[in-house]
Amino acid sequence: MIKLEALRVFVTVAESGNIKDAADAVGRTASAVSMTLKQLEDEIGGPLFQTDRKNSLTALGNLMLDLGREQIRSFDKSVSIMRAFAHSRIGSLSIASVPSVATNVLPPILQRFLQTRPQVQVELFDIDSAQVRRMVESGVADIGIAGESRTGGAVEFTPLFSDRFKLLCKDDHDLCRLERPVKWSDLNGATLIRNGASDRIEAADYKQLSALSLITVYNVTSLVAMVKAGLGLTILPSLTMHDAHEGVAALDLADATASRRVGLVERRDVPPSPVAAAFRAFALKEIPAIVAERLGT
Amino acid sequence: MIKLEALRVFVTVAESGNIKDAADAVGRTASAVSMTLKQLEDEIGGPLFQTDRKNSLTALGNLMLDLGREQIRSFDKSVSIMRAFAHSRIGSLSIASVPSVATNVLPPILQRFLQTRPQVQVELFDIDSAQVRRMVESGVADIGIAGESRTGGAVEFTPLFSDRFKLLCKDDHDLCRLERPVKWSDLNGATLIRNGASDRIEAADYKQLSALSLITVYNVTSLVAMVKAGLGLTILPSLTMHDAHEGVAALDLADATASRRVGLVERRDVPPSPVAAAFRAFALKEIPAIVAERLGT
DNA sequence: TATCAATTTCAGAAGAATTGAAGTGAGCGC
DNA sequence: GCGCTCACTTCAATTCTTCTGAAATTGATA
Repeated sequence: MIKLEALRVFVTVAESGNIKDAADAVGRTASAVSMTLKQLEDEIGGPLFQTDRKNSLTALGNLMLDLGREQIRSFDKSVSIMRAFAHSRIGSLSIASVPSVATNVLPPILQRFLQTRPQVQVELFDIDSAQVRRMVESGVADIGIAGESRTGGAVEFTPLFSDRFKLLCKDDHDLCRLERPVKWSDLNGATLIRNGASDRIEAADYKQLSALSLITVYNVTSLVAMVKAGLGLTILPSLTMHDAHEGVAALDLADATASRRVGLVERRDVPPSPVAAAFRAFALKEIPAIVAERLGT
Repeated sequence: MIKLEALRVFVTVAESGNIKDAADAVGRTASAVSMTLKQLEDEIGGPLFQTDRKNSLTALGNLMLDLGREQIRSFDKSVSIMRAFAHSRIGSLSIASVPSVATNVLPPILQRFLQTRPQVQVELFDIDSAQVRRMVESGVADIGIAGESRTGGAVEFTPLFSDRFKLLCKDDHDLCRLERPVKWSDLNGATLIRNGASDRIEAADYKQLSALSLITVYNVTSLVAMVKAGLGLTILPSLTMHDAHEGVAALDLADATASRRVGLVERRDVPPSPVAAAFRAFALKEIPAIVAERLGT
């Protein structure tokens, strides 16, 4: 069986024109190189050099030099691609994230993640928690970032951080003058605008209030606009409102249980690609810190 | 260093879905295959299979299967090209030959030579001895077939056959009634047409006759036409006149030294390509027999 | 023709791959 | 839930391959 290593030795000899230099170049003795060449000639079935001074090739030698060079080049390139992929320097990464994280947390995270991986291709989908789970489950996204839910079936949840809900209201609202965390009871009689995130709050008092609400808005920008326009108040995770909005105030809630847990969503059965695994580790290490900083904790 | 052989084992395992079958396929034990795989994973830097049941690949495994298959395919193809070339099943062969051999001898020779080498590309140049030597010397032709000459410099001559000269005259010429080989003295007073081949005859008697000749024709067809038209007689090698011409007769010459030696012309310093070497051996073995048959010896 | 350097040859040494047996662990039927 | 089975892995011994260093050979050069 002809080995690629033998071709490598042959090409080196053909290029240096003598065995001694080639032997130095490949880190063997001249006798080892000589034997390799002899064996190669036997296996191919013809002489590669015109004389045993290795400075001129036969027609067969020329052909083998061309083909051999190409094989070596192509093999080495393949191996380097394999290694780069294994070490997550290349590959593609599809992330599905809830908007609050996509907007407030992922930009610096991705920026730093890609700094050492300039060749990695990233796709980011900005969708709600339920769809995040669906995209991960179907394999469209490699990894998801979403609120916790009863971990059903194929996807697994790993918590990243907790995010307390706050009350969002016009900054001239009566509640702004309370100077203490808002209790659910403070909201009796107020008009509440529901949204996708706040529906996750389990507190019975909140559920009662929420049941009376007539408006539900899923898009955060629209929601804030509604509040600003004086249509009512709403409850949102802190991170969602991280960027201060003109004319609206974010008030702390007294109920410490009113918080969502945000974490990574991954398929349980399918192992992540190297890039996804690297991103997972990076996210677990870096996201909590970024969130803490953003929320001013 | 990653070896192509390791990729070969990996691809086999990935394709059979388990180690035992793959081990049978590559002719190793399962433990050898397992160790090869482990080593490959270490060198690449990541796992290739999802579990230690080898029936599902990781993303890295899939990449390596694709790249590995391609590398193996390409390497094997290169090796087979090298072998085919070494065994002269492929390659190109450029032959320069004097017309008499090109016309009368080479067709059946080449036909049989190529029968077992259908992929070999052949070029045939039909030119005079001096040009044959020049083409071989310059490397344009791999091998030449020409009359002998003082073997000068870079080319070497290997005799193939001898070819006696004959006298060519109109079939109603007086000489046709001699009923014995023609002597040089029989030609006194006759009009002789010189040609490229007959100029090689060394006999002093002939040289005298030839010196008196006023016409020289190099092309055989024209030469025969001249003879047929009654312009004179000429001296040509038997093989050149092998095909009988209407209205002209080819008479034996008494002078046994009036013959040319035809042989192979090759470069002395440059080794022949495998196809050229194969043709050389074939020609040395087959051409004398064909010539003997053609000349009815 | 003698000399010198490059190459080849050879036997032993070093290193790598392979084997067979024992061990591990996941999946499956009882 | 227990133990069986099958597939894979691990380990130490063995075998096979490749390498080395010394000596012999070869070819070029003076």
